[in-house]
Amino acid sequence: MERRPRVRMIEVARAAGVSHSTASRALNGSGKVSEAARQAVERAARDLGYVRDLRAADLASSRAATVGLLIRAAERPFYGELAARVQAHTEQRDYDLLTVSGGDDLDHQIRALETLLGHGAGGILIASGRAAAEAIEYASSFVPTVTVGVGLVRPGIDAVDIAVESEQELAEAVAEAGHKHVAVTASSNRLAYALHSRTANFLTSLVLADVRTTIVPSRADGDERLIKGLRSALDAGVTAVMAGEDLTAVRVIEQLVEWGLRCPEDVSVTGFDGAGAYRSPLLGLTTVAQPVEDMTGAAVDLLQTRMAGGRVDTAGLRFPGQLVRGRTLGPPPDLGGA
Amino acid sequence: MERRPRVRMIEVARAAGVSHSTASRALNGSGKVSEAARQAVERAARDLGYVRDLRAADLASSRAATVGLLIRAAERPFYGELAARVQAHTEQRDYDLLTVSGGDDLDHQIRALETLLGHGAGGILIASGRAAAEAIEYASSFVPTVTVGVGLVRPGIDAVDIAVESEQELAEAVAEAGHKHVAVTASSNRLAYALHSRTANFLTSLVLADVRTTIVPSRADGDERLIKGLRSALDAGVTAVMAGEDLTAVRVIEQLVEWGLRCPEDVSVTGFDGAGAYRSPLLGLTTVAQPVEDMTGAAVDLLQTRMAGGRVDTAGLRFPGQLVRGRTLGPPPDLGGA
DNA sequence: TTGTAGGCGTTATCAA
DNA sequence: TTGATAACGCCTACAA
Repeated sequence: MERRPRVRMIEVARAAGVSHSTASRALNGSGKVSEAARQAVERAARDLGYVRDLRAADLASSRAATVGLLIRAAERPFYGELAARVQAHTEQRDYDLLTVSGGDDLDHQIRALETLLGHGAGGILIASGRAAAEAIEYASSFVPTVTVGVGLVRPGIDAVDIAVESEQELAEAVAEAGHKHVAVTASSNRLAYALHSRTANFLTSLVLADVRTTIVPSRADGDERLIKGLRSALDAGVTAVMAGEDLTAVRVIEQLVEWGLRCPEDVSVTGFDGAGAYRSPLLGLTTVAQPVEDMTGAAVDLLQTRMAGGRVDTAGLRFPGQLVRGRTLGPPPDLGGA
Repeated sequence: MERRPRVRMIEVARAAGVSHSTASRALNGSGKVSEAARQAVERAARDLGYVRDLRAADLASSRAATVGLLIRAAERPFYGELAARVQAHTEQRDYDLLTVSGGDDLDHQIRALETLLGHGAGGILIASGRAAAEAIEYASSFVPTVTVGVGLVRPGIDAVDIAVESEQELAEAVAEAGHKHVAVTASSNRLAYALHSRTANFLTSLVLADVRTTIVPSRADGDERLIKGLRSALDAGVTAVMAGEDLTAVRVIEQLVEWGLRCPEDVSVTGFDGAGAYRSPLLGLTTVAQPVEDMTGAAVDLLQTRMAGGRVDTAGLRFPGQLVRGRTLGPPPDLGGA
């Protein structure tokens, strides 16, 4: 494959018979350029297959036309959907988007942020249920930063999340189904703020509804503790499990099947996020679909305002999600005979 | 939030009492620097919170440390998984990764590629079942380009795909289940090469197995034609539907349910891709899991070699996928009584 | 409206 | 080993 040489603006200018400053002005539509010059430049650019070097352009103009997005794990439907929506919103506002998916630990996150910053991100979006507070503050110390679905509200840092009411609604639905003893999964990762606050909200709502609760540890990898905890929860009489994420819910159900238990006849299970296949009626998972579109739209809006130096007074925006009533939540098995 | 001013290398140099050239050498480990100077610079950099401006660095060194990834739709599990794996592989090789998810049409794709190129991508990975040949050639005319799962083999352009055998295997499984008349979905989008070749492979295998075939149109959006086609296929006596993607398979099953038909008792359905939730035993979809890890690893390897100017002799690499035997493929209903 | 000149933050060359 | 000095490709006063 023969590659065409990267043509520079000066070559376009020469071909058009103007100076490179005129070419620059013609190409980015700024300043006054005669119609003749503009057309000549545009034609030359097209003919030569010119592609502007955005690094040099940003550098020279010390402008910030790029937004950086840090997501937790691109392979997870929730984050994938989020990235796709953010992409759409930034594109619509003529920002370039650089996406990196950072790890679960602070080191990886800092390095990912450095990549973003190094490539000239003028604003950063952090969408990771496991973003470290230090990472968020690090980013924020350089450029405007908005968190999405992180569940961690820090003073001075914009945050967009799902409304607490949506988490409560799910817990109430479980209570209303008649369950009297419910297990809630809790991540042991100290960075999982989103999960922690979710767990806390579930627990609060359940307790208020006079439901007994049990905690089951969940971990991103290594199911051992989850399975063990699940087993003892069931032995303790739990009739429903509220998982913090759809992924965990599905793992729980699979484990139940393995034990010969049916869902929801024997045990009810709920998830959270409701992205992609997880909200398919075919799977029938009872979950809450996060308002990804609303959240990302607001986040990009907010970021744009901040990047433009505007002031906004928002301690934290919250949007309601949508309860998806699947088939995995039902009444508890009738134990009257016992 | 007060932002710290972006400190430049020259400031680090001053703080360390050396020239910026020395600071540069110390910071990127190139050239000879005295131990004393190196430590002073490193300390100054840390103290000042220095973050190197990669735009300027790349510009000055005219080096290509960045790989661009164009994926079709970040929200789709298959592409999400792909992006995540590519990220891991590039990171491991010390490349930065810029990801953009391009649209379904040529215009969007070209613009996305320009963004990548503009930010200094020295090599491009195209992972989109709908990448236009023009887009691929466009990218390839500038920098080394490797396609992943595009299903379009062009001379001179490296391609990594799933092995045809894996597609055949699925079709054979359908035939072996006893189906004598099978519908295959076919995208009407002229850019959907991957789907086209998949459809073709399905059809070929089915015909070789002496199975009658029918085509059902499928489209990314607007289910009308899919539903109508499905209806007439069923009326024509089809007992199994082979969809080109899991997403389509799920839609087909949902539609069957709506018509009061059971899967697989009345109609069998198979998918393709097997990413994330789609290969969960809970869903039970019969599909083929693409060898995403193998494909992305090979693609990044290949790209790295090309970027380094190396020569490789590969008309197209292919890796076998894994047949996932779910519950949506069964024997055809016994029509003996009719 | 146009061109000249200087600068954006790095790296690279070449004397010292 | 170090430090001037010149690129890298572009934008942008400023002057013409």
